[in-house]
Amino acid sequence: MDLSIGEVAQRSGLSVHALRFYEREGLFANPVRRLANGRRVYHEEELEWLAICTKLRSSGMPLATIRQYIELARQGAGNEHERLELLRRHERQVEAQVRELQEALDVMREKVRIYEEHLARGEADRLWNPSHAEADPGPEQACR
Amino acid sequence: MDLSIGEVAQRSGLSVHALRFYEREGLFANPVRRLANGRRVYHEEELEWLAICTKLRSSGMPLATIRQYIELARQGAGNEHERLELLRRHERQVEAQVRELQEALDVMREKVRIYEEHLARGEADRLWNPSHAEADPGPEQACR
DNA sequence: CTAGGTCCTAGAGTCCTCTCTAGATCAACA
DNA sequence: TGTTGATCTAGAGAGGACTCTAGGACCTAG
Repeated sequence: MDLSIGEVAQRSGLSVHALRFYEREGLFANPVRRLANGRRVYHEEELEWLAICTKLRSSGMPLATIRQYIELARQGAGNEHERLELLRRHERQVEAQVRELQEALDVMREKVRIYEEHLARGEADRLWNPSHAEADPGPEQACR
Repeated sequence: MDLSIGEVAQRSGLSVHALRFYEREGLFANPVRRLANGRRVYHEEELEWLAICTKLRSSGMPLATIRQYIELARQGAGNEHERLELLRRHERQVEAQVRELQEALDVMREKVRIYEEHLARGEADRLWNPSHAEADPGPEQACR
């Protein structure tokens, strides 16, 4: 069953603008089919691919890399190792990003912990304050 | 001991351009001090704050939010609950982002698994291929 | 004295990913 | 028939975070 660009927008979560933009950017395996009047027609196939695209995007894969990937697929059999390598590379990047986020979380949790502790003790005024940092850094100087 | 903008750039990993940019954007608690000839002078204090900034940035906190945070700190005691709330909010966002990345990883790992399996069996040519997708989708149609 | 290196300001340019506008076409409905 | 409402194209605009340029000052070494 045929889908209009509006329906695809609704079901994919992308805007119609984004869909046309993705097409211009060569992110579809095949040229999007058109009706006699020039309107785009999509099918489940495209919807599934868009779902994958948004997953890749949400993990930070740039459109350029998605394009590379779909270009390989478009070329047909013979470059599966390349596609695999591309996926693996991104996988490693995402893993690194997760580690980075965890580290940032550690830092934030530590700060939250210190704030909570001080607030609980009613000693908030002893927290680091830029305007007296030098006058009296106090025991919690690192707490910004 | 005093640090020039170049030294701070080296030690913080930010470019001198970025440091001046951050300053314009109001990301420092205090106006950066200057020598008589107009050159910036930094100290450990700023370096520590920049380390925190880059952690926050690497976890996706926008500069505008960092500015909000430092503005609260600049106002001094009394708004600790707000600072805490700001941190907690970002913490939740980062946690959500980690979950999103994990989901994307699951999708990618599944694709990698399928590719590897097919390559191992020498059946790569049966993988999905945009140009014959309709002619012969095969048993692995979902594998792009 | 001059060449090189670091610094200054103000502002323009870049990259990425959309998002929006303008102006036109077309189908369905009251 | 007239008015929505969805679609089309081409291209401009936006937002975020830098990055770079131009033009000038200053310091140090050779």
